[in-house]
Amino acid sequence: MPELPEVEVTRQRLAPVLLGRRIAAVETTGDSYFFLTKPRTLRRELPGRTPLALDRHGKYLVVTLDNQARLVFHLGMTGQLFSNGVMSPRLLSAAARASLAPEDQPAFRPDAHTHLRLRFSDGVPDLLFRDVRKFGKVFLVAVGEENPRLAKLGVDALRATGEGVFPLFRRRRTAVKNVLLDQSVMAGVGNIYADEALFLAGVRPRRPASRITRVECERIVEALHQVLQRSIETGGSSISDYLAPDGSDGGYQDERQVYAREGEACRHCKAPVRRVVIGQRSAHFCAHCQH
DNA sequence: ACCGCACCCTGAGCGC
DNA sequence: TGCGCTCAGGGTGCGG
Repeated sequence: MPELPEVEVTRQRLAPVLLGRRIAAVETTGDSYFFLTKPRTLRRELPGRTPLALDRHGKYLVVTLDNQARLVFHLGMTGQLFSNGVMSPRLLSAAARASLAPEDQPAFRPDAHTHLRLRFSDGVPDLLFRDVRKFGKVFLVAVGEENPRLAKLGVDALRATGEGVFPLFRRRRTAVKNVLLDQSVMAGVGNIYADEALFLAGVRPRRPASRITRVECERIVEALHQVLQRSIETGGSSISDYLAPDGSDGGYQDERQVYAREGEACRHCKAPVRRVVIGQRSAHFCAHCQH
């Protein structure tokens, strides 16, 4: 599932194949609720435009075009944004891909889940957006327009400070895990990194946010920075559907301390990692190392 | 203002 | 082999 690190890795690897290239043609699948801007509008508005900047806020990717309009993507649970220079997501296993030299990897062929394709006036590669479960979002924001989804995002998790979020913790009685997942408090944290950061900070996920001390809050934010940065460095987590734009797997899943390790030994104390449900989502923690 | 829950979707994994 | 069930969860929107 793409969280901040996976979106950031996507941003970094996509920038060279997107920026400064004039869009020549746009292909889409049919109208669907995840197209917050109708696909026919995208097909009408995008050709002729040149992407000038690719920014990330939380889990959103924002493409600023030469007319200052913005094309925005959210990857949801299974969204993939990639170029088709090489073979890509799901069409070959990771092992099968690894055994092929890059020049032998066939070009990606858009399938029924490939909802958007941008062709550029200078030729290949194209930019493709694929999303099996359609929890992603694609929309266009006109010049000078405010988008409510972007407007209500809190500070990007990498820029958050303990001092900044502590007051927000104080007034929330729900589990601290739920507050970490609240994108209006901090943007970019998802289930994996929330669990990992709470483990590193030694705080149990069910603790009411209002009872987290200032020192603990600072430890949690510090831990978040650490796990998010480390994950970006290793190319993100490839736990379920995420693959980088070039089809490669990330490496962070090998460094997980608790996420999806129920029953396995805690790497610090050997006690079994526990799994509970908080806010209808699984939470993983070590009862011995976290208090 | 805050909180918990139903819902959108599809594929994987499981038991029978 | 195949069917039907459950689970995964980011984000929105609703009712309490």
